[in-house]
Amino acid sequence: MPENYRALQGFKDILPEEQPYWRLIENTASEVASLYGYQRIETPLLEDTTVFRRTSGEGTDIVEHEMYSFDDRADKEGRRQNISLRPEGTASVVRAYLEHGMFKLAQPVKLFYMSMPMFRRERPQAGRLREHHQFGCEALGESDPAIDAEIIGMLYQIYTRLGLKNIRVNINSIGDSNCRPQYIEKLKAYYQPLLTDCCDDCQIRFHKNPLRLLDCKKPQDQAKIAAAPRITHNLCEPCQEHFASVQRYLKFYGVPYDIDTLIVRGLDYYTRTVFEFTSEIDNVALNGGGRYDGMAEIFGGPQTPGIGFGVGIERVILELKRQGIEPPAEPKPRAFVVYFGKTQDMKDAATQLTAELRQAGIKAATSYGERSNKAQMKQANASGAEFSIIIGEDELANGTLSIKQMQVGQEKTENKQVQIKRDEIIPYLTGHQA
RNA sequence: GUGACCGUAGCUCAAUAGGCGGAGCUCUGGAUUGUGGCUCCAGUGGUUGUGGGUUCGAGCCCCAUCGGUCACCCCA
Repeated sequence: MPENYRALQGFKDILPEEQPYWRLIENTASEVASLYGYQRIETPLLEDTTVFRRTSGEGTDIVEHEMYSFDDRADKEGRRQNISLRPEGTASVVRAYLEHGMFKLAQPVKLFYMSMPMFRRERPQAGRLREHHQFGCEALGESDPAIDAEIIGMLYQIYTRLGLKNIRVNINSIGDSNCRPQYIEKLKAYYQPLLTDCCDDCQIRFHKNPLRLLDCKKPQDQAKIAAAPRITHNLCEPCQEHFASVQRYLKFYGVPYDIDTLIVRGLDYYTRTVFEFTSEIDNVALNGGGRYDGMAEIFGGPQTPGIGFGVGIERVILELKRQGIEPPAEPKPRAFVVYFGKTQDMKDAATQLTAELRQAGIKAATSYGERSNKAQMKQANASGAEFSIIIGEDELANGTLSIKQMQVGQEKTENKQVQIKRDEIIPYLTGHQA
């Protein structure tokens, strides 16, 4: 294969053998989302770059060097719009909410999106691709902490239904525009005298994104982090109450959670509640989410609280595989039609029968071309079909079909083969259905 | 963006010390011209990622490049 005709680095084909995992996740998540009253929405892959830049934040890695952005072709006046492949889903959904005036509907408006591709130009590694897919939910127009708990509870229920064990739920509150700036000042004041002793990255973080100081994994900085002032101890009164209420409501959903005051999310738009679900095996986040009460105003819309999350589907699949969870397989055909003869009549009879079965809603397969009888039986076997239906000279002559049961051990052929009238085939097959 | 390891058939992998590129699986055909699975036989399938270099001779050594995997960073 010439190397220029390969999928791009970090982009993956999703092959048939992977599809059962996707189906399982898509079905499970959609059902649970519907259970909680979320309605599906789909937004375009491309947006004006500012949709993402303004919301995620200028200083974040995602907008700074991970977005696929480019100038569109010039319009009549010669202007070029800079557009981007979406790196995350929330901003687009909020944009759609405002664009379609959904703030005039009964609030909250609960939306979910399924398997929407996301693009970030990072170096690929385990569980990280340049194109990945997310399932996500957004609840807009409601600031009640009960909905924070609801959304976390829903997520937990999805993982439970998928059969995943040992999922760790970490929550935190990062305050709002009222109390967070004060906390950041406090954090900087704490770090100022320690700075010379910090790792190189932390030196940069101190100026660029002080909250990230808490995220450092270098051993030399762990003691500093442990003694650093905590955001949860520096929340303003309303934020404190909100966080306490989230925790109270969370109990009703039976979610075993931990408060992790070190959670700092990678997007600037979060306020108050933030959360991450991770597997216990390693530290990879399966999803991330939180509240974003200021986003609608960034777009020039009415003040609209919101909360949501995005689940990395590829990461959940990795976790399903690690935990040995097998998704339901694609159903096998009920019948495989073979023709023991090379005449056109024979081929016609086989084709007609196959078409009839399918139109009757019976999953049927058949052979193509000129294959030996044995080869066709081999195909029938490999297809996993429950029955093979044999059309040969005799059957054609006396209007019958030979039906052979395939998946019944190594008995002799005579014991598992019967001949029936041609027009009894559909009742025969449906009668055998479980 | 930084670093480490790895590229041989569709897949999983061999190939002594640098000396004629192989096996298993898959696929196709056959072992009684109307019957699968188990077994046996045969066949298809390769520019050894690509381009240079060293050598009488390179899958193997050297350089470059592309790709993959993993880690860091960051994130889902």
